[in-house]
Amino acid sequence: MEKKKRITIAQIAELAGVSKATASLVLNGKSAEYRIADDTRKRIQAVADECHYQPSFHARSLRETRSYTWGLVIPDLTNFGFASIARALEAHCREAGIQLLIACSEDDPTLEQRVVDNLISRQVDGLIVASSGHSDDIYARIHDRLPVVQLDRHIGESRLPMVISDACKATAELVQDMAIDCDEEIYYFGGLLDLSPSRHRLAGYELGLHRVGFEADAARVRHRDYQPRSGYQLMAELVEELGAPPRGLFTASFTLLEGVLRYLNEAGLMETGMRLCTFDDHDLLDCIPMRIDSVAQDCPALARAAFELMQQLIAGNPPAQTAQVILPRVRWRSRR
Amino acid sequence: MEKKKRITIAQIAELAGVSKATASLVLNGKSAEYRIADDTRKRIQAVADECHYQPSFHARSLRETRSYTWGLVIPDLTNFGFASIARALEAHCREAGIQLLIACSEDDPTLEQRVVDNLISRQVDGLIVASSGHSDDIYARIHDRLPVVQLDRHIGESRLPMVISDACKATAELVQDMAIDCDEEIYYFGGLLDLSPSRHRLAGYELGLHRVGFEADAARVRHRDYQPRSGYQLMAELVEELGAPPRGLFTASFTLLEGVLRYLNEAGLMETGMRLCTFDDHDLLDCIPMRIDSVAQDCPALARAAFELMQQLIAGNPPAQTAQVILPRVRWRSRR
DNA sequence: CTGAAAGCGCTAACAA
DNA sequence: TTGTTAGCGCTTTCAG
Repeated sequence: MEKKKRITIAQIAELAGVSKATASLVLNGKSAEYRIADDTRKRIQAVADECHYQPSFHARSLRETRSYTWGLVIPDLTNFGFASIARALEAHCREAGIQLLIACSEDDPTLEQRVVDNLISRQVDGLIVASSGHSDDIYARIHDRLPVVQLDRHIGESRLPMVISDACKATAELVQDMAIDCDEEIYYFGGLLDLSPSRHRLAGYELGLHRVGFEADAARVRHRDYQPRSGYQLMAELVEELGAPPRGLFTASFTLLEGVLRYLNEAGLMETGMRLCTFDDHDLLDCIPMRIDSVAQDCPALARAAFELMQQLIAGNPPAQTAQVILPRVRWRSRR
Repeated sequence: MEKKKRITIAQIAELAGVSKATASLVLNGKSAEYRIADDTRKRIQAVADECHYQPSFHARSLRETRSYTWGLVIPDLTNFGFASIARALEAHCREAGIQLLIACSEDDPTLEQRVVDNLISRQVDGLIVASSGHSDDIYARIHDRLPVVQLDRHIGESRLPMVISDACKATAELVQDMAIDCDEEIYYFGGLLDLSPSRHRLAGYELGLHRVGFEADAARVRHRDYQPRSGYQLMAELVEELGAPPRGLFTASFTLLEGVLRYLNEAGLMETGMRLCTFDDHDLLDCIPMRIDSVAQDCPALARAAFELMQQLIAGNPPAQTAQVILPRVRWRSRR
């Protein structure tokens, strides 16, 4: 299989009868600035078009300090929320002539470290990360080499710039509403408490109960991980324990909800009048008989905020505030 | 914001007291081949680790002809199937030290052209494409510069290498089974017939009916696009027309099914005993009371096949067969 | 076994 | 107004 070779700026220059430098200036739109003669400019342009000249990004990136490439690290592309964010971010980057490198960490800090190293050796201009790690050491260290934006999740007391959803507020609103039907019998299934969103969601649950005069009962709050399997098991155990589904249940993620639904479906318990609410939204919730209210993160807004924040950082402007908080929206289905 | 500079191989060499060449050899695992002294090797390795040395891909790519970067063009990252494929492909690439550039075409041929151009100017070593275009002109032209693999969808009579699902066979199997309950009253909702998967799925529908002695009735076959909205509309129109849901319906994509379900749900028609089957699978189908059989594409296998095919092509080996066909699996839920 | 040197394609001083 | 030149960081002959 014979592959054609790439056309270089030297060839263009040769064909146009000028030097590489002149060709470079013209092809980078600096002809005005350097007062290149009009017909030289046109000649070079014509030759370049003719040959379908495409500059080598690698050569350019090597020479300049920028690579016009950003890295995005997310746990999982098949997670609808992260996929939505990735899609929106990719579109912004495309518009701006930036290439987004999407890498998955599979929620594994070791793998995350590896993909981050890889992205750095690819000389990304910036890194947007939804981290699964417990420490921001690596990012703090990286941050003085290149800008890092924490997305959706942030680590501990990290002072790195971040874009997150205000999970607490919307969750509280929803839980507060649940209490009307369920009194204080509202269970909470959560994922790894190490992750910041988990803490905010739980805080929202507690706040919601508090607002209507109840206190969260530790026996009703159950954490495992965010796998659907965990939702299934938690629900199975709970039903076993109570002899029936509880009056109310809030799941802290869509994946957990998925497991809960699978259990209810298999056990024939879909119609017991339990009030089921969840963090994270999916259009499919409109397609099932159970009326599940959800907290819908504003993925396009998260993506846009992260994009703009990163642009600022790369331009060398310190961010106005280190944390940017995006408001999610409650999607009411129980009231329709 | 002060950014530290990158560590180069020259600095490593200097610190280890050797030349760049020796350092390069060692760091690329060629110390055995070039019989580098054992303690020199260790010394270099130690220094490199100490400094967290990371080679510059741009420099390397410029020097070699390869960039260790592949492009993947898909219509939409939030489509579960494509996301699954992208995830699996990304994992393979990561293992192999290859960076995958994921770009979305949003099912728009013009945009597709643009993202492809972009990927080429990034000097990808190969291009894996689920094209929305009607013509393979651009890819045929590209293919003599770099390998192109068509994924999931192929264009017309294109002779480019491809990896696709055998949609026809599994669809026929499912439709054949539907006929037991529904006789010939099986409707078909499809998307754009321009796309090759649409044709194969329709062919499967026809084949399935044919096998049990029925012929497809054009009045029962309805095409629009793959948006959920279209599924909703088609279903609304059909129910209007028949005064009730049909005995059987096959939707050619998950998105169409989504629209159908939304309609049924809103209209309170989820429990009419209609037999509903679909192409494409989603775990959520296990979580709803309706028992929907589905054709599940084998995304990991598609990804693996595309990966291996591309590796072959890049290595310069012509593929054994231009088309690789992956068998999907029927997931029976009606029989549980 | 190791070092010196060339050059991948490009940009940006500095000369002319 | 344009050309010359010096690298960016790396790999890879080719000499020693």
